[in-house]
Amino acid sequence: MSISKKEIESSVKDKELIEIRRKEIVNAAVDLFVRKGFHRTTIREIAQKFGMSVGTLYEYIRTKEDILILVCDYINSTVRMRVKPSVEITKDSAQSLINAIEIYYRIIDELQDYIIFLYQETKSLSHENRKYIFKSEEDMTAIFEDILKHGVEQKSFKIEEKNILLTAHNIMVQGQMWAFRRWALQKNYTLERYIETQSKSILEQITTH
Amino acid sequence: MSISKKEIESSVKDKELIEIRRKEIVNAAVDLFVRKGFHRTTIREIAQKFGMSVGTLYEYIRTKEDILILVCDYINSTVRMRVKPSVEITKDSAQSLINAIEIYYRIIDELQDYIIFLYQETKSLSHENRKYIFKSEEDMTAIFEDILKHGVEQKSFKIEEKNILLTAHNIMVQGQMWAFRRWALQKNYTLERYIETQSKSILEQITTH
Amino acid sequence: MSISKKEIESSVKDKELIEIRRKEIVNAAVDLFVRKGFHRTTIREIAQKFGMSVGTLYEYIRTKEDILILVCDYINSTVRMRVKPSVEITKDSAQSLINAIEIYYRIIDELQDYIIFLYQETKSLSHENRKYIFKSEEDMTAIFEDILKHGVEQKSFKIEEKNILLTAHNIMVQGQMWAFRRWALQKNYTLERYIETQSKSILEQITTH
Amino acid sequence: MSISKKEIESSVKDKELIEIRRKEIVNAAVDLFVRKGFHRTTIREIAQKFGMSVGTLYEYIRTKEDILILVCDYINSTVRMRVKPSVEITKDSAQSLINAIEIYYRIIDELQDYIIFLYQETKSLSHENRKYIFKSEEDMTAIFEDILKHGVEQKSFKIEEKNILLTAHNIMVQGQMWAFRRWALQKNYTLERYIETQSKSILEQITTH
DNA sequence: TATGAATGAGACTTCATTCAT
DNA sequence: TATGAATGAAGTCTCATTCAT
Repeated sequence: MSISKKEIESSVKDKELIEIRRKEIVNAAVDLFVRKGFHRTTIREIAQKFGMSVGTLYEYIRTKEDILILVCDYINSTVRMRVKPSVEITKDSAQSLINAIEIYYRIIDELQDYIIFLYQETKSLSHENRKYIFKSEEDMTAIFEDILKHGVEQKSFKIEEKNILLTAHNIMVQGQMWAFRRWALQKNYTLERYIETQSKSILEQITTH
Repeated sequence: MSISKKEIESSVKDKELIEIRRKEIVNAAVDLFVRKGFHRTTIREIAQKFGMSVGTLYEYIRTKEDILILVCDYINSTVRMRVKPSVEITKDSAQSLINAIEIYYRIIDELQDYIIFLYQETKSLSHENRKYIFKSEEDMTAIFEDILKHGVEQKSFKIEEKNILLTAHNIMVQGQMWAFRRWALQKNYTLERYIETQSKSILEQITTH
Repeated sequence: MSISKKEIESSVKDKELIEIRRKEIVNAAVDLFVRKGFHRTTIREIAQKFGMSVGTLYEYIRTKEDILILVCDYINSTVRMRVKPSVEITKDSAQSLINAIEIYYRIIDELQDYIIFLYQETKSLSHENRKYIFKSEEDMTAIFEDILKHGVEQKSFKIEEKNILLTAHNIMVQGQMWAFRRWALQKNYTLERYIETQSKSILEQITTH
Repeated sequence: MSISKKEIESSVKDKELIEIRRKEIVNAAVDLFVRKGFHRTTIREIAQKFGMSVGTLYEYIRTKEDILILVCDYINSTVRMRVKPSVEITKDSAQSLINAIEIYYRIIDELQDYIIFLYQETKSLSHENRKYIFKSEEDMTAIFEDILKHGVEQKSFKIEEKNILLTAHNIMVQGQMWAFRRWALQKNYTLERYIETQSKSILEQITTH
């Protein structure tokens, strides 16, 4: 996985080294950011954590925000990279969807701190970089859109063309809320039950009766 | 509406004046916070905006976080105070729910910047204050729970007892996502269509066929 | 006892009221000053403690330093007022001195926090006011000088004229150190033993053999 | 002389540089503190005086109190380092003591502003750090205790075992009062006369007749 | 490339004093 | 005379970024 498609300037020439160092930076930063938030994490802490000097850190990024981009990008990629290969579009559209939902929701459960982080710190990005993150989220949404479209074509699902996108968003947000509403949900439901219930109700809406 | 049920210390004795000044503070802060975020907004800017000195500001709060509490509380109260009186539980449960959803979603649309702000800055609160905000969100959720419960009692809705809470959360989050996913949703749907579609699909799941 | 011979301006006309209020101020301030130090005590705390408004407080003083003067003066007066009436110059000079030492040292023990305060906060006074406090200390010293002089005249003591003053200072400082070196002395000696030992050694030096 | 045995954190790694910079800090601070007092001296002034930025200053200390510790420690060390090598315990105990007193009192005269400073600002230290300073003063006291003990062993002095400590404290305080009572003493005595008189009277008390 | 000391603007907060009521 | 809200200068400390080595 290439961590950053987004161009971030670096004064170092060796592209490979940049890649290596940036991975180290992200590894160090992601924990700190998730634990303490972006603003409360200092550059010094990040440098210390991955065992390099502040000066060196600044050879590979330009500003603190660059690290945030790297980290957001990393989280997004991680989610996408773990969902995508597991998702299959089979003939049994309902089953495909149920599987995809389960995979996605389980990953959210696993990475819930990261998901919450994304919800909260995206705003610290500049307008341009925020758009970049949204694009990434749209890519993720497209996975569900594809399954839905396929199901509609197959007449397994009955969704108005125009509403497919909305349904895909609903599916994703109902997954993400497992993380950002955990204070209410996780004390009332187990993950398994949550997945089952949400899956069922989503299918209910879109299945032809 | 009383802005703050939460006790925040003040060195001013006149309770009424505190109420007045805090409203001014909130008014000044909410815009700045929403526009620039909590961390990037300075105390001086807030004081300047509401036309008083920094010293005066600090007569009515103890720390910057107090202002954040005031603002979060204000947003929550505003939403709740505007939804609650309009919501009726009538015999026609389905219609009650549709009405409540419309009211809630329209307010979210109106206050979308504030909703997003809540999603993003709650984390800047201390643990204790965060819990307080969650409590407030649970109060809001209870409004939908009540409608659902009533519908279930009336046999209009068919929801397992255990799932009523989850359904209420789904309804709320599907409203809130109109704000925090506006980058995707608002360019593809009008508010009216959004409300209609979401209402319909929610009802679909819970209505006995 | 008139608390303050030093002129401190007041916007209040009623001299008697000034006297009363200033006593209240001193009462409130002395504890706070002694406990927290002059700088760390705020005007607000003082006003609160004696149950009046900051505004009223400022009717009776001009600056915070004025309160410090009042307090220093009060402590000095208290010590002097309690020593003076008990001190007698009798024919038995040695006994007179021993008595005076005991009285003085016992008061120091009783007011040790105040004595330490004087040592530490005198420096916060302006030059002029500091001189005023020194004057007060000289008055106190004079009490011992008188006893010594009398003893010399009576041939009970043998001290060079020029050294009488120095001896008086020694006596006083050896008393005060009971307070400001308490961290060392009070864990090794009882007050009684301290008084006895110091008295004896002082007498030893000045008694004709 | 190593300035600080007490551990004070620093974000700088180079131990030697820390030592150098802290000496600079102490040099800059000591004058300001002595002249204006601890509270009235600002961090900015100190930084300015030793020609560095506030930020740099804070690389070498954690709080303003740290500077006070450094300064108190420095003064104490300076006195001790200058007294100790000059003090000898010879067979002639009386002469040893007279010499030690002279050395100590002369240093007090030289560093009188510093001595007064110690008397006044120790209170601004936290409890723990205050204890550290007291310890330092006890070390100094021990020098005189040793001389006295030796003299007692040699039968030159006649002091009850229990009173040796007290005598040592008396000697020290009678030296220090040359500084903190200078407003009275230094206009009536020369340093030479002061030393001579005090020495003589101390010896008088402890010499066997 | 790597280091880490240096920078200094700027943040939050306090508090002696004033002044309108 | 009494009140207490208002003021704003000033204080300590932080931290992203730079730059000489």
